Amino acid sequence: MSLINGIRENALYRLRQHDVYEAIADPTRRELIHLLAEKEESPLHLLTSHFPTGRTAVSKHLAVLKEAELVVDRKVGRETRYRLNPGPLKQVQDWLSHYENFWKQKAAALNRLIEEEK
Amino acid sequence: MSLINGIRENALYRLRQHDVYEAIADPTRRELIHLLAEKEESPLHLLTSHFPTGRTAVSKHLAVLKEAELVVDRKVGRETRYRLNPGPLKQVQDWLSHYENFWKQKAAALNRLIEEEK
DNA sequence: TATAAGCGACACCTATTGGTGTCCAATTAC
DNA sequence: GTAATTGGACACCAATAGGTGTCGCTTATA
Repeated sequence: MSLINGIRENALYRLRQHDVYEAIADPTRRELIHLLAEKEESPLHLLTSHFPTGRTAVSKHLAVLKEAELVVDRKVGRETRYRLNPGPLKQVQDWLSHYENFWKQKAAALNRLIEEEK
Repeated sequence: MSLINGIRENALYRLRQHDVYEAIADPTRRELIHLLAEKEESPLHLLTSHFPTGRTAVSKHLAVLKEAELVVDRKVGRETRYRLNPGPLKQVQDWLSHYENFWKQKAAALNRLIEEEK
């Protein structure tokens, strides 16, 4: 194991390849998406203030979102500002559309039952 | 700690409260949803045959799906048959619809740029 | 009536997750 | 020029996730 690898064995360097599905699995990350949808652009410390957890935790969540390309960041002075990039969410919507008909059929069947009940 | 608690400290009894978002975060579980959408009803051993992992692992994934009410099971003879209940997926679709406009706007803006380019 | 199939209920293991606190560098404010 | 703000990069921790193998019960089958 090289020195570089030794140093880089821990923490954020070792971020797994996160996909969109895992990114939106966490409620904190969904809330971050919600916040960024309203604010257009927001620095880390401001985002952190909306959660009970510390800065490091929020920063990690944003790293996961960034890895899923749901978020873009840029440095402005000492701040790191985050912006929402909702594009990848389309992938989830497309996947869901395969099953949309299923629950619509179920709802329709239920309505028929209610009609017959009268 | 009571005896009952002692016995029930491990494994499946201690399943966390999973929501729909966490249920669809795992690729194996999404594949299970896909399989059940086609097959209408399928016993555990048949579902297991589609994955490289063992029965216990697939059973656990199905337990997570069941906890999220995405799946319903019934015992038939010695088999446990699973059926898809796609209803809860609507929750995800509703959540996504809030951000649909965002990426449509982005796409529209991109199209305008391409038009101007000509 | 043995024997095999199907599965639940564990115990157990390793890697990942989601959180913390600390240190330090850079930028901004007083 | 000194102090405060912002945040990256760790090290560290407990709990959870996703997998295994084994035991034993029930149901089907030769």
